[in-house]
Amino acid sequence: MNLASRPNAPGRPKDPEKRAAILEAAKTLFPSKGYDAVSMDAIAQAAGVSKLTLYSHFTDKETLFGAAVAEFCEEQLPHQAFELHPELSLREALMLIAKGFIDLTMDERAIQLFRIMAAQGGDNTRLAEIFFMAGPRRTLKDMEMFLSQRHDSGDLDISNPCKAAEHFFVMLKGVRHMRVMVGVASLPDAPERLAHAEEVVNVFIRAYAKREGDPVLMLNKAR
Amino acid sequence: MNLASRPNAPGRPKDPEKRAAILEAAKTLFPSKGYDAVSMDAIAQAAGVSKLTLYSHFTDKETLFGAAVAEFCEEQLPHQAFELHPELSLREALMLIAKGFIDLTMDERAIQLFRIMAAQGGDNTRLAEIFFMAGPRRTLKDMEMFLSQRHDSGDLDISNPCKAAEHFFVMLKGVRHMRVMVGVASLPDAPERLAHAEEVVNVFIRAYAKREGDPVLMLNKAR
DNA sequence: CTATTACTGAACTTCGCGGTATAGTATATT
DNA sequence: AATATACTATACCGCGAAGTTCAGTAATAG
Repeated sequence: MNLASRPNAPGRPKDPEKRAAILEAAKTLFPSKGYDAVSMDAIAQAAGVSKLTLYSHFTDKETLFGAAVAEFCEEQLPHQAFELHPELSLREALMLIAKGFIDLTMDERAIQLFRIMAAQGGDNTRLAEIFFMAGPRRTLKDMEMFLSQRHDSGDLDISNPCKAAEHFFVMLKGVRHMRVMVGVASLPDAPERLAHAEEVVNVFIRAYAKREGDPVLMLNKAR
Repeated sequence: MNLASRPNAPGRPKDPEKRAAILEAAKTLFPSKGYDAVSMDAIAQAAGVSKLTLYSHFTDKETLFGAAVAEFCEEQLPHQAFELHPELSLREALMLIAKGFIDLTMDERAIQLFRIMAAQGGDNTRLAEIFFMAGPRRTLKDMEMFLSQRHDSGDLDISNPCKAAEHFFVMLKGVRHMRVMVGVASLPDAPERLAHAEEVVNVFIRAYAKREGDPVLMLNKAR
């Protein structure tokens, strides 16, 4: 079907730039307006391409949507990749991660993508896998590693780092995330994000800080 | 507009059974297939009613959807209505609430409703309000009350019961809820629910239980 | 040069849905 | 009985979107 992979074909070859432009348009439009709300005509126009060209590169709307979502997920992740920050105090490191995570999730396009994935629901499992693996899964794993490290170094007392990581992120998203997704709240501004990050980090430390002797005091003074 | 409320009207009165049948059909169809996927014709047919009758009871699709969602939420809630259980220990009471909440949220229809609300996204704010007020909002408020009570009784040390309630419920939903919603996981079975409830209750108690004899550890007021 | 394929642009087909109109029948109040 | 309204059944309108067709032009292989 797709002949772009055939190097020595007769006739004019498909223009890769057209394909890229289409994907770019789809990657912009779908996450910003949803699946149904974006017509193929709109994508073609946004890409500066005729509708027929669009259909020559992608057999139908679903195919294009899948390709766009996959690319979108891939390019979101590298921003995260948070390191372990062993030089920072526990609280400082947690705050850094917390703020990064909030900025990652409380983002218009991320939320829209989420909406779309949720809307697709049970069907389209393949797409959901791509999304989950490229998105939440990786962040969770990184956090788990961080927590294990801090447990070994004696800052934390965590028997199940996987669960702890989940609790942390889930609290960071909080009820606000759901409210935004449903449409009864707007994205939090910078001060709100900071306040929420501090709140969650406090709770997390209270729940997981090592507690023998008098360690909690040490947590507040760095190193 | 709606004349059903007028007792002494001339002419034939609206049949309440028709209205009920329509709502019942809508309550079944919308949560199972989504908003766009359900046509007015389909609802009329499922309700055993002509399309015009449908439009005589509900001015348009949005109105009908709103009424269906509102009823759906109403009939979900009464199951909850968790009391304060002052006779139970803190852990027992929390476990009771936790299990109830998990059963409430990890439900096929509830998840579907959530998907629909998320799919509608920014538009249809009025509907989202209805949903949020009838659903999450109420549970949150009840929990807040419970926590305040336990704070006053000395079991807990909570400076901000609203935030604490959010943390509790959000952890109970956990990552699993998102995975189910997106379609990469199935609903948890009974043992999984129990284990998760215990895990969260433990974390919550570690974070918020009153710590006697060590004022430094009462970080709630610190700041 | 020639065959083959990629593109454009616009018109076109098809289809389903939200909502309305029409015409006739049933059931209530006064 | 007269009147007003609720129902059914069916046809219809308008609209927007997924795809397709067509005539013509551009680019690449042999």
